[in-house]
Amino acid sequence: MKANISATDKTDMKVSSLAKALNTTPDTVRHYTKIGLLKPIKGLENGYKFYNSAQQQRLAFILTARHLGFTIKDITEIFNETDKNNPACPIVRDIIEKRLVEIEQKFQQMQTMMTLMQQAREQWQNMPDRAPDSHSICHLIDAFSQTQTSLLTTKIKE
Amino acid sequence: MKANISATDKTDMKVSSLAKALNTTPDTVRHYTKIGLLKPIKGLENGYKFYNSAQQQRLAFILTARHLGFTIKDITEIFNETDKNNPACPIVRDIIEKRLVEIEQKFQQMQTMMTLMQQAREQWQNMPDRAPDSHSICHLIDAFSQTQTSLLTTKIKE
DNA sequence: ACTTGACCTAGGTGTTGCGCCTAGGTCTAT
DNA sequence: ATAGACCTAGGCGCAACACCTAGGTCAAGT
Repeated sequence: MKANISATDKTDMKVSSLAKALNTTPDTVRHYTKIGLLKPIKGLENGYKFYNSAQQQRLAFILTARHLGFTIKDITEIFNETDKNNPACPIVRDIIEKRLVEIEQKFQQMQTMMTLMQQAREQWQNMPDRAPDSHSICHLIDAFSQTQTSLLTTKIKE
Repeated sequence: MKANISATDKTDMKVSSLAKALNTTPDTVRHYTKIGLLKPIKGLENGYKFYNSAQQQRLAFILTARHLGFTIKDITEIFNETDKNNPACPIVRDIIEKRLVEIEQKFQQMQTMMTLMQQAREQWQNMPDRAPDSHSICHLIDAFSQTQTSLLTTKIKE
C-alpha cells in the first residue's frame, strides 16, 4: 500500500525545473498557481509543490495562449469549460475574434502614435533649444500640440 | 491691500472646468495634481484647488506629451529642467528617440502577434470542436503551439 | 556531523496611469 | 432651507507578473 492519493511521481516537477523546462520564470509558475490556473500536489511533509504531467500541459497551454494575446481571464474561462469536460474550442474561437479586433485597433493607434512621433522628430530636427519662457515649456511640443488639435479629442489609452 | 499671495484670479479654474476645457477628466486632473505635476493654488477657506493659466498650460503640455507616448516619468523630468529654467528641448529630443525605438519594437511584436492570431483563425476555420481529452485542452491551441515552437523562446511583455 | 549553497514556502509590495468609490464639506439657485 | 451639483482627501481596483523578506528544506562536500 504505497500508493497515496497525493503521492508524487518521478515525472513530477518542482517550480524551478518546470519553469526552466517551459522557458518561463518560477515567479510566473507561482503566480499562475496562486490565482488557481495551476493546481499542483502539495508535498506531505515539506509543503513543496509538485506539478504532474497534466499540470505541465496546462502551463504549456497557458503560455501559448498568452502568446496569442489571450488574457488570464480568457484562459480561466477556457479552463472552466474544459474542467466541465466541454469542448473549449468554440470559446477559443470567440476569444480570438474579440482579441483580434482589439489588437487591430491598438495596432492602428500605435501606428498613428508612431507617425506622430516621427513627424515630431523631423519637424524638430533643426529647431533651436530655447529656454522655457512664461508661455511655453518646450516650444517643440507646444507647437506640436497646436498643429495637432485633434489629439486633445482622441483617447490615449494604452 | 486686497492682493494676496494665494489669491485667486477670475481666469483660474477648478478641477472640473479645467478638465472639461482640455477634454480630459476631473480624476485625471486630480491625479496629476496628486503626483505633483500640477500645482494649483488652494483656496484659503474651503480648500478648493484653483489652476491658473500657467497650470492650464502645464496640463495642456502633459496631455500632448502623453499623446506622443511620453510617460509620466518623462514628463516629470522635463518639468524638473524647466523649473530650473533650463531648456527642456534637448531632453525632449532624447526621450522621443528612446520612445520611438520602443514603440517601433512594440509595433513589430504586435504585428507578429496579429499575424499569429490571423493564422490561427484561418487554420481553425474548418476544424472540429472536439471535447477535451486527457492530453489536450483545446486541440486548436495545442496544435498551434507545436507548429510555433519559437513562441516559447520569445518574450511576451506588453 | 556539520556547514554551505541552492532551493522551497507564504506573504507582501511595486509597477503604470488612471477610474471609481466613500464620507463628508461647500456652493448655488430656487 | 433644501436640493443638486460641485469639491476634498484618501483608499481600493486593475493586469500580470517581478522582486523582496523571513524562514524552512535538502543534497553535497568536508
